[in-house]
Amino acid sequence: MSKNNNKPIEIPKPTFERLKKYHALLLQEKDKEYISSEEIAEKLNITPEQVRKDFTYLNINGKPKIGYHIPSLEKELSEFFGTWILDNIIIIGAGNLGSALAKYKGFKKIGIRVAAIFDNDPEKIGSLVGELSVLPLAEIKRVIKRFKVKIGVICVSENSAQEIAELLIQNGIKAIWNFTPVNLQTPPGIIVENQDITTGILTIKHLMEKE
Amino acid sequence: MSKNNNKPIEIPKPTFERLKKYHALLLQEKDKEYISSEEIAEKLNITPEQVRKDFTYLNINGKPKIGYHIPSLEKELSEFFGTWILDNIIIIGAGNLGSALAKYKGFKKIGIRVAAIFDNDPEKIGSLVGELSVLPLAEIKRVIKRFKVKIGVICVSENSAQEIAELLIQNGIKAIWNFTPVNLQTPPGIIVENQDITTGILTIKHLMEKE
DNA sequence: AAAATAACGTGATTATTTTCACGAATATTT
DNA sequence: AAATATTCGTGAAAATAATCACGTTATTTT
Repeated sequence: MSKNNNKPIEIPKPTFERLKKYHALLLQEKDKEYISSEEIAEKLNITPEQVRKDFTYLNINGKPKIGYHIPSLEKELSEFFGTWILDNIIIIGAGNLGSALAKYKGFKKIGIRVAAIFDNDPEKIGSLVGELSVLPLAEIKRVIKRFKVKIGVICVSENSAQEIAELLIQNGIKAIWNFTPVNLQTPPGIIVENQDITTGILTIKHLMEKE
Repeated sequence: MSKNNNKPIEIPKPTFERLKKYHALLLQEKDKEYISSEEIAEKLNITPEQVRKDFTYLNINGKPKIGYHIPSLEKELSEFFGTWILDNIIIIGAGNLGSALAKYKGFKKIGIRVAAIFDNDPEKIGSLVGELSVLPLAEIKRVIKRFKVKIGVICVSENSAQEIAELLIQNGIKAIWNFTPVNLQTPPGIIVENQDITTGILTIKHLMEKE
């Protein structure tokens, strides 16, 4: 009999970060039915104990001698991250980065649908990005209401990022996924997730230094 | 007199992650000359003590009553991350994402130069991405040698990611910046930094769930 | 059907990281 | 020039997280 029907304890931050990695890994492991903590650990360069302990924070049970049932694991993680809820997002900025995101196939698996992509460059408005037609910024208000959009993605140039953030918040956006290096100023209650692209390569540069 | 002329202690991982944030923040704070730990802390939602303690791991000294000299701070962080060394990188995959990276202006500041961008789609080969002409994969070997490239960026589709990784490693690449969700298998000694795009939005989704 | 095996689950221990508290230092004010 | 205010620097204490060690359980083998 499984015991943890209550989840009283707050999940440690490092655990949270790893849960995201387990989730990503499972989306790649579709061929097998079961996976052991040791196998997961090896692929992610951590210890099996850590994997098992992390899973205790969710309602995840493995089978001794066998490992964890992949579909169940995936379901539990998916539930934790809310990926079974469909969220419409909008992308502001139809440059290469915005376009890349608009076309990204992986969103579907995690319950994300790109409702629209916006730009204020007349040359881009009306052009196709995947299956979406680029809309003018003036349409933002309508689209947010129509599709109940809560998440906005900022892919504009650095100097208009703050302005766009304010526009989104005015129109009811609750979370911003910020692809610019700008430190956005937002009122309390608004979630901002910075996707600073330079971060990844700084790690590489530092690791290379050491040798 | 400053005391820490030796850096014997390993930098804690959480500190390392924050150092990247300080570095990114400073690239935005060009107008002032000094900044206090409190100001940094507020912008990054951490405590001033933590900022000060983090700085003790580098040769960083602030002035009481004034704060930290921004150019010195930046120099020290830059040295730590090796951003004053120019590294040539190559990008494999000239889709929207590869193109976005190839055009990204922020690399210059952190000592990164995009030496070339590759694709094997005949339609793309020869076309311009910013100031670069897209090269065929067959040119990879030559370019890596010519520009002493150590870092390769993978922006191809999921199903060819592993193959491209192997090709790069065969030709002497030491670090891979992987923009696909694939868990790349690489020999020891090769640095792999995964830039999983879904990670950011999973955090957002989970935070939104809670309300 | 009993024994052996392989993997899970977890309390206890150890290690790491953050926070606290306060002394030291340097501008600024009186 | 002394007093005051502010901010840094840092050991010590507290909080958090990772590892260890071993009991438990389900499968496989004999």
